[in-house]
Amino acid sequence: MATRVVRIPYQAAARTLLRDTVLTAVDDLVRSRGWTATTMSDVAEAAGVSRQTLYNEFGSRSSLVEAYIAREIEALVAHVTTAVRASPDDAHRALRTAFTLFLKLASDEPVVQIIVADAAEGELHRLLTGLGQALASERIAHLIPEVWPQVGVADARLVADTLVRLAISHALVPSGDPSVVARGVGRMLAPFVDELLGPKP
Amino acid sequence: MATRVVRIPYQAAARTLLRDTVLTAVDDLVRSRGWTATTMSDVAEAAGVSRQTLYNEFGSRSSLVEAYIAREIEALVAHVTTAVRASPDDAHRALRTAFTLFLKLASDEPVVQIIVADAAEGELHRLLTGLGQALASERIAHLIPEVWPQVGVADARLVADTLVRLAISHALVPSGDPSVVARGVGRMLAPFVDELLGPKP
DNA sequence: GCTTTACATGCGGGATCCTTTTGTCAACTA
DNA sequence: TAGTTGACAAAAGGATCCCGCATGTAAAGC
Repeated sequence: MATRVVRIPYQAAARTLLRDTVLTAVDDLVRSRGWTATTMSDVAEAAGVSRQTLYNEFGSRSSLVEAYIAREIEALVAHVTTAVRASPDDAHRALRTAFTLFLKLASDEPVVQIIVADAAEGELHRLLTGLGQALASERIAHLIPEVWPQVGVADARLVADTLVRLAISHALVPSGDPSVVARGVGRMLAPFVDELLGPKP
Repeated sequence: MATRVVRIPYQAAARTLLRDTVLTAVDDLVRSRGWTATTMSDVAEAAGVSRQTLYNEFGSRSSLVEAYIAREIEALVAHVTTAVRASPDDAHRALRTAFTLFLKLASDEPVVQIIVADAAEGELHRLLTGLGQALASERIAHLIPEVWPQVGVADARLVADTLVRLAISHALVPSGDPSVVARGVGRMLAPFVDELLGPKP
């Protein structure tokens, strides 16, 4: 058979498929009943796999939720990334739309919603302001010099960290319309962004 | 006697003294054993008043802790205020030192420390990111146009809100040396601040 | 105006018990 | 080999009860 050549990529694909199916199942369950009320058996059944497979793949319940949050953040940042790449010529616009999108998506995220609604879910809270913040910040810090190469790594880190902190802050403690907030943040950072982009033309 | 003239200001002064003594006692107790482990009897004893006086003055336990947090925030903002007023000519410096001071004081605040150490104190957490944030933001929004009258109210609100959100974010989830963080925030906002202050001279 | 005493109410901490869930292992199967 | 099944010890999570202490209020006293 041709198993020899196909084997390795197939395995990788199967593994990705498995993880994806499971994490989607987790998403469904978390959105409907929250994380604390979701058991490993629930996830296994919803994903159509055995409970043992979950443990083989993710190791533990807490590792599973970490993987879930990581995927959600990645997806969220992916949306932002495309929005930013869409207008590399207009940095102000990119900043504004990206931040708006971030706030909008974040407010729709079950992770955020659950934390806001039931502040008692301390575990998720820690993970969001810890793992989530670190992840998102790192991704955006990589994105910025990619779209605008003239921006230094340190400056990119600074901006990314600040944007993510502000986004999470507004997600947890809203203050009016997201687009208004984004416009404000955009206005504040616009002059600095200009300085970074245009090295005195 | 001269009681007629003195009476009213004395009463006000006595009331202020009472509140101040009690809130200082609360501070001691919160620093040593945390809020949940502090009873009204403890506060009364530490302040040298009767338990009933506490209820006459503050109404309830939760109102007492709100008053405490309000006073702490006020004190913190007062320090920042003097720092800002000290250098109205150099806005960049004012911004940097004020933010540094804010972070430093915040990290020393028992309120913040307790929340960071024991994330389970959900009540204080809500109060800090709710009442505390609103209070501090409002004070700073008033301070800015006072020192730099050319800054509009809306812009002052925007900057104040953002600074407070960043400060609380860094207090809860630190990222290295406060002075470095302040320098970064200062650099980011510097161009915007310049635009606000100097209407194209 | 503050203190003291007294008191009803209620919240929170322990102890106990039982249920469920977690995490692991070995045997089974396509 | 990768996944399923069934079984299992250990641990986590409620539910319940009890008790004590803290809260909040009201009276009387200085």
